[in-house]
Amino acid sequence: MKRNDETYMSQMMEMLQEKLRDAGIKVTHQRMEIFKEVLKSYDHPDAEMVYKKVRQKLPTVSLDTVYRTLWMLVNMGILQSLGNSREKTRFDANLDSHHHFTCRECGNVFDFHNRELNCLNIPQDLPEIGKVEQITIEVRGICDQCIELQSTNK
Amino acid sequence: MKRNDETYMSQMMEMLQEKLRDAGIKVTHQRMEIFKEVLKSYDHPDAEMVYKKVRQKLPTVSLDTVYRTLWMLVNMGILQSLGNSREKTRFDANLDSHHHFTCRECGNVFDFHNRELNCLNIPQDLPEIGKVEQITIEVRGICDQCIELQSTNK
DNA sequence: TCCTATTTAGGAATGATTACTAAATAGGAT
DNA sequence: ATCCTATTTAGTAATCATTCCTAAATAGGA
Repeated sequence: MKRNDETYMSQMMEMLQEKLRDAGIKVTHQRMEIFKEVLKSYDHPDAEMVYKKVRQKLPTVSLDTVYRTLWMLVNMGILQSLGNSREKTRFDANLDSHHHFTCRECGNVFDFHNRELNCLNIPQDLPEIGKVEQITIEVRGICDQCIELQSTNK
Repeated sequence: MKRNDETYMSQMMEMLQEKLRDAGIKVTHQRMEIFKEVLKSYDHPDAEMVYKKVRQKLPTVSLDTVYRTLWMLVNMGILQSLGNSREKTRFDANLDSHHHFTCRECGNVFDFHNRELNCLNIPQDLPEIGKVEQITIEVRGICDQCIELQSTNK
C-alpha cells in the first residue's frame, strides 16, 4: 500500500476530514494541503519543507499556519513528530548505563534503570542504510509530583 | 560512590586534566569549574544552570564559554548530552511500527524495522517517578552515502 | 445569504545556541 | 622566573527554529 497511491490518498484525506469534524475543528484548505504534503513525503520533512511544498498550491500560506497545523495533527495522533522536541539541551556526568524519564509538565529529568533496555541488542549496521554510532532511548510522561498537583488543583 | 564525595571529586578532576593534556587542550579554570559543576549536579542541568553556578566562582565567565566547554566535554566522552540535539523537528505520516536512523553528516532520516525494538516491554509506571506516556528510540550514525563520500574525498 | 466564532497571514518577538573579535592567558621555550 | 605565541575567553551581536500578536478572512451553522 503505497502512500502516494491514488485510492489510499483519498481514503486518508477522507479520514482527516472526518476526524477534524468529529473534533469540532474546521476543515480548511490549509489543513488539507498540509496533511496531504506530509502524506506524500517519504523523507520526514520539517516544517520549512512542508511550507515550501504547500506554497505551490496555496501561495499565501504562512509558516506559522504550517507549524500550528502540524502540531495539531500530532496531538490528534494523525502524524508523528520525531527528532527533538525543542527543549533545552541537558548535560549529565553520569556515564553508567541508565535511562532518563522526562516529565512533560515540569520538565524535570529522572534517572531510572531497566534491565531490558540495558541489554538491548543494538544492531551495529543497518543494511542499506548506514553504520550505527549511538542509540538514545527517551521516556516521556508525567511525574508523581505533577500528578499530585493536578489532582489538587482540580 | 557518591558523585559529590571528596575523594571521588578530586579523582575526576584529575582525570579531566589528564584527558585534556593528552588531547593537547589547555587546562583552564573555566573548563575545570564547568566540569565540576556538572559533576556535582544530580538534576541534569542545562547550560544556563551551569552558567549561573559557575558565575559564583568565576563571575566573568560567559555563556558562550559554558556552551563551548560542555559540548567539548561531550565530544570527548566525558559528559553525556540528553534531550534534543537542536535539529529541526521532522514529521512523519507513517504510523506503523518503525524506527528512525538519523545520519549525523547529511541529516537525512531513514526508516528501519527491528523486531527486538518493536517488542520492547515499556514499563507503564516507574516506581517513585511517574507515569510513562511515550518512549522514543533514536538511532544516530552515518549513512552509507556519506561513508562513500568521505572515503572519496580523502 | 448572513453571522460569528474560529482560523489565517504577515510580521514581530522569543529563546536557545553560535559566531565574531579584541583582550587575556596557559604552557612551552628561553 | 620571564617571555612569547597559539589558544582560549568575554562580551556582544547574530542566527535560526519556533511561537506570539493582531487585524483580516472564512467555515459552517442559523
